[in-house]
This record gives sequence, structure tokens and C-alpha cells, in this order.
Amino acid sequence: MALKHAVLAALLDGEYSGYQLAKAFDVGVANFWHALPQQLYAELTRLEADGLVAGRQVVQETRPNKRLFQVTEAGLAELQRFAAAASKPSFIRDDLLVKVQAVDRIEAAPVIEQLTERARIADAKVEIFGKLLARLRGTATEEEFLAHGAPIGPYLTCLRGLGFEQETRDWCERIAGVLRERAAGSPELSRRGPA
Amino acid sequence: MALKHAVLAALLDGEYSGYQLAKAFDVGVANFWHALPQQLYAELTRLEADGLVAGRQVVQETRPNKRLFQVTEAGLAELQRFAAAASKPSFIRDDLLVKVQAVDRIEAAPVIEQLTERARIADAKVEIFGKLLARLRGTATEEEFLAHGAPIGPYLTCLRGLGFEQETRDWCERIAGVLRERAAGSPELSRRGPA
DNA sequence: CATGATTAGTCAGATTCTTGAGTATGGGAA
DNA sequence: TTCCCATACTCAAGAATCTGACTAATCATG
Repeated sequence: MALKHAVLAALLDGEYSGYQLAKAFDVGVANFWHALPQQLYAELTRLEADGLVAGRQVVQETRPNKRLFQVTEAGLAELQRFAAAASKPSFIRDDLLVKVQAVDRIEAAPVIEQLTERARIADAKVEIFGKLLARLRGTATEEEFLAHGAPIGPYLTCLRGLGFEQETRDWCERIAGVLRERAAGSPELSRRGPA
Repeated sequence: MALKHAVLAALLDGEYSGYQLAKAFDVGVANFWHALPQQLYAELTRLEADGLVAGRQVVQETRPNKRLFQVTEAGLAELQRFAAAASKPSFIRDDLLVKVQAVDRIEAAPVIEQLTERARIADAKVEIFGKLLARLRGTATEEEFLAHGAPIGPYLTCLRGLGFEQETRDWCERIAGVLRERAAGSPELSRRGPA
């Protein structure tokens, strides 16, 4: 049950509604976890029932009302416990890698296309993370911010996101290039592969 | 349902038993997917029922009998279909990142310890992937192998695994260093964080 | 002034993944 | 010779995640 702790960690940043969390956990800026809105609303309900977060109703004129949540003392204690316990190892689990693994025996063209597209997406995330990092550290240099800035947690996870997306982009571009070259060199590769 | 295709892709490499697959998908060398033995046995049963893989019983004297599986024509066609369809984006989902995200508000010491441990694990995987890559390309240089070697799929996914683990190792080491420095500079950080 | 996007959520159902236990045999170490 | 580890696999139950549909209001676009 780690989404629970991911939500708690995200809420340390300030008060958020389920909707706001959902956007952070969905689109690019989910730098340390990913979840769908339905999961988040359910999780927030559970967390509130357990007293780990406290929600308050905010009445809005022009928009539907919303509930803002913040972490309680009990929630912080729970996070503390979680952080002290051992972490599970993390694994890559990626459709695109499965396709690349099989590329000797299937048509390469759609795989190349998807690698190119994925590189584009990763590059867009690199930009987003770059800007987010700049915003987080304000006028300080990275060195200064890492030494003394606060909060540092979101900055550090964002650095990880940046590194991950850069790696993804570079690998996708390189592999797309390799597969294109090979297809050009021996077009029959794309159907049955070599002996 | 992508484990299905991950298993098909893994079986393109040759005939494997559930047990052998389980080891590949469990420990370090699962360079493109991860799954537990129970999942794999269940998946193989389903795949066989659907005619996407064919199993044959191998009677062994000194060990329990086993069933070796290979991909059928229908299985290859299914992989082909899968590869031509759009890929879902891949996301980071990592306990350790959640802890780092929260590091301003919780004790840093156990997080630093886990970062160090994770760096060690990642470094071990870097070594494993390095050796595996060398074995896969044999006497060829990387450039030669990428241009003409076969099978190329497993090599490419292994390259991704290598890059991922290197990134993981470097980030963990860097962040552990940063957090250690900060804890040394202002020890009270470890309890409540700065204003 | 219709159409679609955005905000703010909820509900049900299916699939996938994880946890934990259990079966059975043979080989090697203490 | 007892105990643990490796091989090879099975079953059940639960937790987590994903898919898809739905409500309902306001705002911007054409």
C-alpha cells in the first residue's frame, strides 16, 4: 500500500484537493508516483477515515465546491514509519521495451515509430522538469540550493525525474537510429529477422 | 494485459520452463519486465489455452519434470499486433522516491541509509548487465553488433536496463551525499526541517 | 448559441499484482 | 544424517490498479 504514502508525501507540499492531486499524479509532473483520479479520491477518503489527513470543504461561487486536504500529525507519524522501513526494489515495466525485445521477429517499422514518439514525449518532460527545477530553486544556483534550500525533497525527486526522462529520450533516439540503419541495410529484417 | 506480451517476447529467445522464466523475470536480468513465479505459471497456462505458446513435457531423472514452452505462429502474430498498437506511457513508481519527497519533514537518516543500499544494488545490476552485454555481443564491438548482430532485441533492452541502473546508482549516491551534508550542516533538519 | 474543455467529483467492475502457504524430490554442507 | 537449498510447480485470497461510465456547473471558442 504505497499510494497511501505517496499521497501523504505529496500533501506535505501544502493543501490540495483530490482534483489537484489527480493532475499532479497523472500528467508529466508526477515525478515520484503515478495514479488515476479514481484511485486518489478513494485513497483520500480512506486516509481521512484513518485520521491521517484532514479535509475541509471550500465553497466556491463559480466552480464546484472542493475539499482541501492536509496531513495530520498521525499522518506524518505514519510517513515516518514508512520511511524507516525497507523499500521494495523498483522495476522497469514498459510496453515499449517488450516490443523492442521482440524486434528481431516482428516488423520494426511501428516500433521505430513508437520509439520516436516516446523520445518526443520524454524530451517534453525534460523541459518541464527543467523549468520546474529552476522555479523550485529560485535565484540560487543548484549547488547552493542543494546545500541549503528548502524544501529539498521535491527538488530531489524532480532531479530523478529529469535524469530518467533524459535517459529515456537518449535511449529511444539511439535505438530508433540503430533500427532504422538496420532496416535500411537489410530490409527483409523487418519481417522474419536473420538466421 | 502486458505480462502476456512480455512472456511471449521472452520466449522468442528460446524454449523456457516456467521456473526458468520466473528467474529471469524476478532477479536482476529482468531487463524489460518484472513478475513473480505465480504470475508466470498462470500466464503460461492461459497462453497455452489460447494457443499462443506450445508446451512440451520434459521428463528428468534427477529433477522434477518440467514443461518447456515456445511461441506458436499465433503467438507471434499476437505479438505483432501488440507491437503495432500504441504503447502506454511508462511511469516511475518507487517507494524510495516517496521517502525522498518527504525528507524535509521526516528523519533523514534511514532515507540516507536506503539510498546507499539502493546505490549498491543498482551498481551490482550495472555489473551484471555489463557482463550480459559483453556475452551477447561476443567478439564484436558494440558498434558492429548494433549494426549487424543478432538477436538485437535482448541487447537493446539490456542497454536500457544498464542505463536505468546507472542513473539510479548515480542519483542515489548524489542524493545520499547531499542529505548527509545537510544533516551535518544543521542536524535539527532531520526532525522538523527548516522554516 | 451550440460545442467542447475545465473543474470537481463518484460508482461499479474487471484485471493485475502481491502475499502466503503448500507439494515433492534430490544434492550438498555441517 | 539432518537440515537447508535448488528445482519445479500449484492454490487461494487479498490488495492495488485500471477501464469506463456518469453527474453537473462554468468558461472559452467558433
